[in-house]
Amino acid sequence: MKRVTSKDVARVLGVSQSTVSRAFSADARIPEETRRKILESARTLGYTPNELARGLLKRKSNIVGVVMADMLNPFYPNVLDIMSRHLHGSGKRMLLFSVPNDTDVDEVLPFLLQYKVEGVIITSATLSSKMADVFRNHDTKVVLFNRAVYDHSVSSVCCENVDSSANVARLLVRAGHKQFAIIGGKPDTSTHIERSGGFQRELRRSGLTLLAEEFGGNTFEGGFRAAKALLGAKERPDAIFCISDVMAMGALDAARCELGLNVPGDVSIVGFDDIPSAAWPSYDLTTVRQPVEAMVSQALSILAEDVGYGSSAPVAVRVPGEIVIRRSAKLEPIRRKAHFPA
Amino acid sequence: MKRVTSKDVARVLGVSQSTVSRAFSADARIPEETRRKILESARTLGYTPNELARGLLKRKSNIVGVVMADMLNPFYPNVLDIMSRHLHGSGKRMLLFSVPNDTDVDEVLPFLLQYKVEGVIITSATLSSKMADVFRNHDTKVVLFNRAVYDHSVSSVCCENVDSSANVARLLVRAGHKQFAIIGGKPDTSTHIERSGGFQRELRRSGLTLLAEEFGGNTFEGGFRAAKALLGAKERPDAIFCISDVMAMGALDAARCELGLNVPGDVSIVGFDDIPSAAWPSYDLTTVRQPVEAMVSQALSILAEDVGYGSSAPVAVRVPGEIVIRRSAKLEPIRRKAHFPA
DNA sequence: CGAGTTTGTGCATACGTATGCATATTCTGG
DNA sequence: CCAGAATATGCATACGTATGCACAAACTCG
Repeated sequence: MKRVTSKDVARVLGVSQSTVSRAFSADARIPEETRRKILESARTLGYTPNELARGLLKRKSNIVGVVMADMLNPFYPNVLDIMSRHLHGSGKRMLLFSVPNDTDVDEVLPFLLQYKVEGVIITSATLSSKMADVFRNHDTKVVLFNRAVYDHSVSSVCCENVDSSANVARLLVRAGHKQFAIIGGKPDTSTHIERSGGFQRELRRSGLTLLAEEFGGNTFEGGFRAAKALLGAKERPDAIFCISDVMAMGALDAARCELGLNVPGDVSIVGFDDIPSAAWPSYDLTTVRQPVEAMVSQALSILAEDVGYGSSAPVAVRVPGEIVIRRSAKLEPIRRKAHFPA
Repeated sequence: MKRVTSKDVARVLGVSQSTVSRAFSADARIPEETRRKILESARTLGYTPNELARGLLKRKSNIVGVVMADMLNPFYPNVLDIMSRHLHGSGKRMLLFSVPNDTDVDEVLPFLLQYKVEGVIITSATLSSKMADVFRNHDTKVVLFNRAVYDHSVSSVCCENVDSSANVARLLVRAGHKQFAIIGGKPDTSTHIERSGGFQRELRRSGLTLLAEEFGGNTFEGGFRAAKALLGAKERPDAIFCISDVMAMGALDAARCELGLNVPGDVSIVGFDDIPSAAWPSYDLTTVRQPVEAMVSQALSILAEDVGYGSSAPVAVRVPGEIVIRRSAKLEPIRRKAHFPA
């Protein structure tokens, strides 16, 4: 079958191609009546504007590139879903790249430039400053999601990691815990540094100190192993703060199923993210909820240049997190109960 | 900054734009030496071919559209990840749409045509036969993933739902279960019909019959509620087959945490999918593993026209599933407890 | 009723690339 | 050394759309 173009529609109605084109652009001066006829005729002919041609001419596809470096972390499906909806709602499409956790994101970024994307969102990863320059030269905005860099080379949207984590520590301390451990993700990531740092800062304020820190790479198995190591040691922590929920759930299972401990009786476990399974009765995980909707909105605003007032200077947005108290941690003073189903 | 095009590269090297273009196409007759120089110069200038222009000319972007109707089901992140890798491996890009579970997929499909996608993969949803025609007219292939239609209007790739489910039933029957229940997804979906049907077929073969069927919409909460209803009834099932793992996990938590039952002591629970969390110690779910890698390969083969031998007739591919035995179901013949001699 | 304004439409061109055709160059073998 | 083949490259054009410009028609108002 032959494809149908704006010229075909034009010929059928005896108008020019320009007129057809204008009927599809909202802000063109064209009488409603004509537009109606054109749109109707277009529909019966099965015509839809070719986005490739449009993009070529305007030098912008209305595509936003999304690079996910940790799709298997249960935190991200929700993020992706919300991003997809938001984008679609504002007439944009999403070009998605899922890359292995330890890949160099730089390698896939050039592909995005080839499609003249309007912007790029990178989750759980960073890009080299060289690549940041490349994007700046193509004036294509980049936003890091749930990750930050401190040299102001790119924008980022994150949860208030430091304060949220400090709050977790405060609650744990107040409840009388004495021996604190952290299960981190990956050592050199902003997420880890901030959450671990915030937690420890608060410990120091209370004159306490960290017993041990393990790394679980943000996987269930990693959290499981880390907890097993921590809880099997001579000096056992009575509170473990996990930098992400998947690890917290692994830790919980290690404590209960592997070591026969009682949670939170023997050890309190707190996570970060509030992924859906954190609310499942078997886990009932106390955690810090990341405000995904708000974070996505912010990220898209940055791309849309609503933020920063035209200055293309990178911004670092922080959205406050919220502690969700369930039953994986002993938190005496505010023994509020939010269990499943609500 | 001004964008750099093939003409710019051409000018720098004193060759024509055509030559530059040919350097980027693998099958063009051009001496290696020239190509090398051009590619090098392109790299220093920061030139990459504009895919929009290329697509416009060839009438094909090398983009594959993916529509996910149930992203929040933990089965899909893995699918998406694997798809993304496979596509990227064969030089294709992915345009992703995540739509609400009950949306009409038809509405987003036209957007894909606008980008002249090479093909479309739809997961957990169907398209109207009218829309199937539209795609056929644009000769753009569509493949349903984990869903099928029976009128041969579109290709599909699924697990061997019927046989796998029958096998589950056989194992449960052999182990001595008597009272069977099913927690289904959504009534009119192929996935539900086939899995529920296969299970019941095997029951009938053994002269048994289904006690009850509930629907959980493939969510944890749905499975939770369904199991609560089933297990709270006068006649309680001793085996529940859940059409998907998320629901099985909900059912498990309902049985244990809500009703205080022992799994598999009081009731055996079997799922379908083998999502990552099925292996978590707290659940340890016996389930049917869907061979995602193989399914994705098949789907992409269909799009690439490797399957079907040039005939563009839709094909229905079925990939065998594999039962993964864990501990949420009693699958050894039940040793009846010997009564004390009278 | 006419000068000026508004409104509607067409013409022509540009976006950046791929490719058929023509031409120039090198190579082959007799 | 030459005819013909093979190789390398340039020219010109097409892909489908958006838009500046020009122009025609309709309208405004004094």
